[in-house]
Amino acid sequence: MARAATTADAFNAVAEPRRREILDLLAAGERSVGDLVEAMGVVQPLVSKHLRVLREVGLVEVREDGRQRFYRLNGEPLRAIHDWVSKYETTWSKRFDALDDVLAELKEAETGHGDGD
Amino acid sequence: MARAATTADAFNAVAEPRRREILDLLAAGERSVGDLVEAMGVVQPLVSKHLRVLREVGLVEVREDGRQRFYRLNGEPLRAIHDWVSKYETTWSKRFDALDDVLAELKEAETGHGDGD
DNA sequence: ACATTACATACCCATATGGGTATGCGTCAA
DNA sequence: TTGACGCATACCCATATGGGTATGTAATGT
Repeated sequence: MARAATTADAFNAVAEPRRREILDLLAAGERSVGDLVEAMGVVQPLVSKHLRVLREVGLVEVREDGRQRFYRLNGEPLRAIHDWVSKYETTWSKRFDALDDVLAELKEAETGHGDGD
Repeated sequence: MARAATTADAFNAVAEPRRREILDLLAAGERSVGDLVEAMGVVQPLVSKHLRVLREVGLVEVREDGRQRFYRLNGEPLRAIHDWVSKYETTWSKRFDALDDVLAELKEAETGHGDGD
């Protein structure tokens, strides 16, 4: 074992800048591979490979039309990321100081460091 | 070139399940490395390495106390992920059908496919 | 000073990638 | 049918890991 197949979930799919770029491009609507290639300025096989990863995690869907393939976004898999990250929203938003305090207390209780004053 | 240094941003740091696990554990409050090792059931060097990655992207901070090091969460870097993913919230939430429609129109305009009915 | 504890690093390995080139395959045009 | 086009795959490479073991280092204990 080495990397435990990173190309298995949305977290990994999105970890790649190029892949995020593709999703950003598809956000405006479906595009053909060639269109993406042109927009991204990289060789076609590269785009195809990234698209494959995105396809495997369900982030994009294909529509065949003649010899072209139009990819379109399906953000659903991003939901898991959103949900996970949202849990931490409190840590960067000062508005949640109160909650942060609660978490701190939970930690005290768990580690048993509670120096009951 | 091969992978363009994945360990450079929060997206990649969080792509690793173990690293997410660590952050989840730290969510309740700071913990020593040994504590994390025990909680995760993996060898210490592994945890240290993951902690290093998290440190390099600023997701955790250290506090030294004697020969122990207490790591604590700093979710701020997750904000970038949250912001990026949030853009796609419309794609999995039916509540935003209207906005979705707007995006579709924008795409029409951009690709020039607008077949005026 | 010596042993032990708590971590971080140095290495070693196997493997998963990202990037690129060559190639295969299906589709549309002559 | 032959040829160009559009895209996916097969390969080849270099490298970045994740996992594990051995080892170095600082701090506490005896």
